[in-house]
Amino acid sequence: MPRDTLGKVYTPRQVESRWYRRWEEQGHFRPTDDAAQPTYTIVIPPPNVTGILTVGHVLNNTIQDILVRRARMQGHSTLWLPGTDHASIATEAKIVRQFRDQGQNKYSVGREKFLEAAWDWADNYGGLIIEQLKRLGCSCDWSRTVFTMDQGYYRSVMEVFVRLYEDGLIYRGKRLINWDPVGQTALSEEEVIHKATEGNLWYFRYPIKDGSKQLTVATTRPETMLGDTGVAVNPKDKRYSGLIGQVAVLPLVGRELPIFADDFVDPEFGTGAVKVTPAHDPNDYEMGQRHDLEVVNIFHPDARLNDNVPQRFRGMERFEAREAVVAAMEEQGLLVKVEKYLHNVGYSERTDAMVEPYLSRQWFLRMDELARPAREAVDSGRISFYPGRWVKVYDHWLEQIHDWCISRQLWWGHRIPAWYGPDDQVFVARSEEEALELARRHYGDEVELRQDEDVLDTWFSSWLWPIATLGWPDKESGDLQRFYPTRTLVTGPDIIFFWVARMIMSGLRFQGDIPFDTVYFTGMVRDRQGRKMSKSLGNSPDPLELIERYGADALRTGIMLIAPQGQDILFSEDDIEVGRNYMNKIWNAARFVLLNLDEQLPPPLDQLPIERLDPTDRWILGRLHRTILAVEQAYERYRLNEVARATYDFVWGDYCDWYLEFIKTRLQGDDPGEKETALAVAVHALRQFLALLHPFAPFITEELWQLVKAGDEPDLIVAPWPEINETWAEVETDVPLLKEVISAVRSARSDLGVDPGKRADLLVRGPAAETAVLEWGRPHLTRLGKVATLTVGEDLAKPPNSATAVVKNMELFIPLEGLIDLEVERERLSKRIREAEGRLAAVEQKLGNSNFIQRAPEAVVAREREKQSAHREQLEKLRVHRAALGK
RNA sequence: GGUCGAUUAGCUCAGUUUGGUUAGAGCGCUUGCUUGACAUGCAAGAGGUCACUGGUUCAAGUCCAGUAUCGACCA
Repeated sequence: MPRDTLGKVYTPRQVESRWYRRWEEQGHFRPTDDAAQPTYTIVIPPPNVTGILTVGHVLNNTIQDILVRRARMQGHSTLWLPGTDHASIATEAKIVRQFRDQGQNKYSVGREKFLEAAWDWADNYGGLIIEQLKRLGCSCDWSRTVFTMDQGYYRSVMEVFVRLYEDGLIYRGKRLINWDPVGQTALSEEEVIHKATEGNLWYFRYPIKDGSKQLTVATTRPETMLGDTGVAVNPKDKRYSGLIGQVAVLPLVGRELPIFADDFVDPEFGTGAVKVTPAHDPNDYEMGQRHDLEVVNIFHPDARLNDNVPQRFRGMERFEAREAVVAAMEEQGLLVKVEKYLHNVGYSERTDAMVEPYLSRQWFLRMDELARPAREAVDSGRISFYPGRWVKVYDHWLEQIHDWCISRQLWWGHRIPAWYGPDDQVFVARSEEEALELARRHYGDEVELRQDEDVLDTWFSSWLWPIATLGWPDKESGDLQRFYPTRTLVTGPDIIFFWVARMIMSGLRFQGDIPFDTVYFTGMVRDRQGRKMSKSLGNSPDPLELIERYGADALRTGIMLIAPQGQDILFSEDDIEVGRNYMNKIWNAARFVLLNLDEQLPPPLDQLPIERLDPTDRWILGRLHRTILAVEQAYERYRLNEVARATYDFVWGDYCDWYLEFIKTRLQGDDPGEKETALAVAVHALRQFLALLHPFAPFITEELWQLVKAGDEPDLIVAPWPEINETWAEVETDVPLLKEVISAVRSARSDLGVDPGKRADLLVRGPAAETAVLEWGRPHLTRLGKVATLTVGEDLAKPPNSATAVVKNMELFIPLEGLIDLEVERERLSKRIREAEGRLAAVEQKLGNSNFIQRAPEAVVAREREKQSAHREQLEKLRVHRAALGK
């Protein structure tokens, strides 16, 4: 064992790559074949195939790795299934840009060459994020890596489409959809981001046909007036009751517009009369349906005006047309006024283009039948959300769900398996052959079919992720039987509708069971100012660079320490520094223990007679027990930051700060038995916390584990998870009292400016029951409190010119002849007295309340009484000493 | 407009589920320290009206209602 080669500072670099390779080679990332073992499965939220690792990914994937590694150590056959997503719109946009730089567009290039370029792109960049996840330490089964465009996955998507079509849930229809004029594709409702936008409210006058009157309407989109086919007012609005049934004339166009009443109209908004453009506004579309209005589409797909508008506006871009329409109206004296107006406008999630409500023939998926069981699965508790508040958001979305527009006018993706005959008859089939066969039967003859040009929404493939990655629809697939349902999904709440809800729907429908039983929603990673990480702000640190500089363990642990369940985190490099310092602390704690070890490891704790343990041993084992307990409870509740915190406090605050200091006495003593005992406990605690920490910091813990494991023990990655040992449940020692005494001495010395290198005498006066701690604790107190001679007695006299401290009923005297600054000591004691007075007053206020005595539980009252007398005695002593100093 | 979240030390945050010790941590700050693992460290210290108002209770950072500010999501 190369124990003596441990450097003073932990250097993660070689350690990380060495262990990652070893784990992978040993097959530890793959599930075991043991059918008797329970399984634990997580499917990764697939990152974009061409994406690169962000700090958000680090948080998300660290959490998954923590859950997976713990499950593996607990003896589950563990599968973390990785993969990537083809990200239709985002990837296609990149390819389009590529060709545009060469002066081409996708139509001039042609579908085949375009897709070739897309595949090249995916192949070139596809491995990148996978490699980055490896650097982070993710223990995914890479042999099962899936890409949503893989053949098998493609087949699952086709199968689902065909089945849903056959079941009547998928249909094709001409409807008003959300159109992205830049991406030139339809979008689902979820892909539209509503943003408050500064705009205007224009008031236009429309003449009534008979020439007698005029009507004023208000609009935020003047250009759409060219497509108006009606004017609506509220039926209860008395101002307009006379006009209902009359006809207005659309300026600039001349079209006749029926004036009708509809409850939708808000009399308070604008003038209470609204222009109705069924082809370009969802609400107007609804009204148009109700009142049988004409639908006039005025836009080309790129949002330039088409031939349904007067000559002079044709070909204008929509914002240009807006100005032109307003100018024309003003010219005709029909512009009444313009008001500033803040309203919500929809933008494309991907291209940020203003979304155009657009009448278009698309494919839709009916949602109500899918939504009902999905909602039930969560409401009934079969699937739990952490934090639970997301259940409400989920329910609310499912309650008012609309049909899902699943077709996209893109090429990169799963091409819709629909073929059209010469008469536009649709044949939906799993393959072209199958479609031809259907057509043959339909027409009774061979015909040419053309396949639908469009692809499916990326989410229409992602929603199958848990089943398709495991081999669905192949029911015989071993993976599907063994690993479905998966256990925990870790993802961001921003895709709760896009992805989480839909996976629940598809799992229930196609596999007949929930896809996972727990969903852990992470918070969002923001910068120190609370802003979202974004490329344009440049506030998004590169995780790979952080790993280079601090190590993956430091990055993982640092981020987990500051990531409370489901809360956004404000990330800064300082947090990673904390992680690095922590790793270095662990390294040095182990280094210290190892430097004191002989060739042989000390005997395991259970082979050590319990009588040999001294109070500090029992104390640290009790603390360890409570730490394991706290860790278990925190995992139960998915409070991973509490897990991180509990182990951190134990390692640094108990083990390093106190226990290792305590055992130095025995390690440097000359009793080999004592030394062996101390080392046995130290190694035991070290091994246990290395195991507890492994899911958070896999590399350093494995590296150190190798130095403290017996030859026949497995690597830490598959070593047994620490178990609670009830032996240490009820450990009561007076170590906390000893710590208090040591701290009191240090504090007094420090306050009085005693040279830290100088040893000073200490006299302790107090009841034997309390000073008993100093019998066994004497060497520790002497060592850690820098005591020259320790004298203990019940009736010691206080030496003149000594500093005083009070711990419980013990009075500590540090004689400082000549060195003591009386003024400082007076101030010190006065301060202690003020503190004690404050505490006593608080207790006495409670005890002075007769209601408290009567109504509070007896135990609480008794505790307050004890506190009262303790505080009184302490205060008494402090006052005596303070008085003795005069003034 | 609706729903949800946040508001605790200079900064970033735990703690609130289940009310009861002197409200904690890290960073930063002050003082001292080349202490036989670690200066990526050690010791000591300063620093808090737990946003505000009211209520419930013997007792509220914690439960309830409202207000304010910030944020997210949905319309």
